[in-house]
Amino acid sequence: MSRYDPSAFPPFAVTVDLVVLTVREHALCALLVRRGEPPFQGYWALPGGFVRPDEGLAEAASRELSEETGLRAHPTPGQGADGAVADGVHVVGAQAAGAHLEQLATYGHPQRDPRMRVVSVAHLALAPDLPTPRPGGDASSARWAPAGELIGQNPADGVPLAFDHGRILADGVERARSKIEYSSLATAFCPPEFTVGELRQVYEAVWGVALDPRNFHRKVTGTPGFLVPTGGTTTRQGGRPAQLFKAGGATVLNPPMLRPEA
Amino acid sequence: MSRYDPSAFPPFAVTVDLVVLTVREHALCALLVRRGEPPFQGYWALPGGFVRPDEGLAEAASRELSEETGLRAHPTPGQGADGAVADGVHVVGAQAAGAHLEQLATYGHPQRDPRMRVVSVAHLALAPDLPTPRPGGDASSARWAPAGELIGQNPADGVPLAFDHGRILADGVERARSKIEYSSLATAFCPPEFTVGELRQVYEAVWGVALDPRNFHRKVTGTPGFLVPTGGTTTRQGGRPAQLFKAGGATVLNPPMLRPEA
DNA sequence: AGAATAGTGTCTATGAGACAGTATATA
DNA sequence: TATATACTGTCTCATAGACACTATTCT
Repeated sequence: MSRYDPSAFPPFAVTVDLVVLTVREHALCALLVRRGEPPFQGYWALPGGFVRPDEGLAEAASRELSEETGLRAHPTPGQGADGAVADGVHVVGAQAAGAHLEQLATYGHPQRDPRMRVVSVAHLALAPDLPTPRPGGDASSARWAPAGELIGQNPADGVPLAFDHGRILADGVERARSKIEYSSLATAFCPPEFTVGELRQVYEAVWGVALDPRNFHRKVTGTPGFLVPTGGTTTRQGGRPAQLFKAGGATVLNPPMLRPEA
Repeated sequence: MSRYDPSAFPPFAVTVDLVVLTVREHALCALLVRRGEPPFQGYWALPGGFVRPDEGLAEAASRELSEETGLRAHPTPGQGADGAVADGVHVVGAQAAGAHLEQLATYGHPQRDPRMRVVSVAHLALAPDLPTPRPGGDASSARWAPAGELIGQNPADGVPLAFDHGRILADGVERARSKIEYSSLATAFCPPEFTVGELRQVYEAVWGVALDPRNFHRKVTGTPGFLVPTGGTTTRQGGRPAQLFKAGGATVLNPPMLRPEA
């Protein structure tokens, strides 16, 4: 059988879906949009859309992220799976806050969309706390939803997400939880300058655990390349003034920040 | 803009490509097939093919693996991204040897195939040493190639692979190298029963390093759930008879097997 | 003063790695 | 006997986690 028979290949629609995560009020939250048309009309879904004929996958994800959150994207001219195994793309917004974008996984069950064969290349975006969703200016059609309520064990917590987006979201959250252990990605949830306490609150929100502030401080400042002091201090957390840091050059943490056992 | 407009979605071809890895003669090897037609005629490429209209992605990958290696696949009726974040599929062959199959990443650069827009969902398969490639019975059109020669730093090592398959292979090898650190996947390279020394040779081949046999033995037998003794012994390695083990139930290793530093 | 957060020091348990030494097979 | 591999014991160093203690702000 010929590997590519241009006259008879089965046609697919290809989309990108986005798991956009942020930390708001000590909770890990995901961006959801409300569907205005069938199927799953009125259900909450992940933002996403078609890949255009002349754009790459990461480019499409970056464009969708920009359309949904206002983050100006820094598109990648690279190959196909940008950030799938190597690291991801860095996205810059108006607030000069960094966001991280990487490919998550691809979902292609034949019946995942009731109308046609759709293969969705899901991407994971980690962003600092954004002002408020502004998807097309319609405030009621987008929201930040606490991730814990959406991927909880009991499905009685509320209406499930459209399509297989609940599964995609759960995969994205697990990827984020696991990846901040051995990479410096937790800083993608922080503003450009942040304190050790603020970074600790990110870890606590993403993992849903309480960490010892003193051991966390010693560990995070002792990992080479993770944090670089900016020289400034702040008292926005109350108490004694805290040093301000920015993300260092290291992408992989050595030693890693290990998640506490179950 | 409507999220799905059935009348006007850009059509894509969707394929699966396979990074099939095994350990042969103390080296990590990848399965390659020779292309018989343009483009890249005569070049070596990863095995793969179209996703059929009514099969899922993991199902297609499993079918291709079976067609190329003779491993009887155990298809997964699950969702889309089987094994992308959660763990992968187990494939059973005639030798009753286990193989592992998981989604790797998706490659969709607009010009990655010169003829049309093709999105390829790459999968990673880890298999024990197989008799010999039998792709369609044509022995000269398939081979096991040492991975080190294909992803070496100097591209003068030989002719590159077709399409972006060199990049896909490099991503797959790096995934395998990283994943055997914190999972029990290294046993997928072994026959059903194996010795600690054989498992150590797998780690050494995949990582390309030498490990201390004594520390390795203590560590691997001390990690709960990794290995289960079968009671038998063997002298096929020479020297004192070694205990035979099979893979235990654990999928995640605690503590992990850490790769030596650079 | 009291409370809150920042940051340091110290102790203990655990694991990684180096390596001596014993056990049991084959040539 | 020589040699190869299997396996155990022990030592040292690094890191994780518990927690006492000091520092500096605000109310």
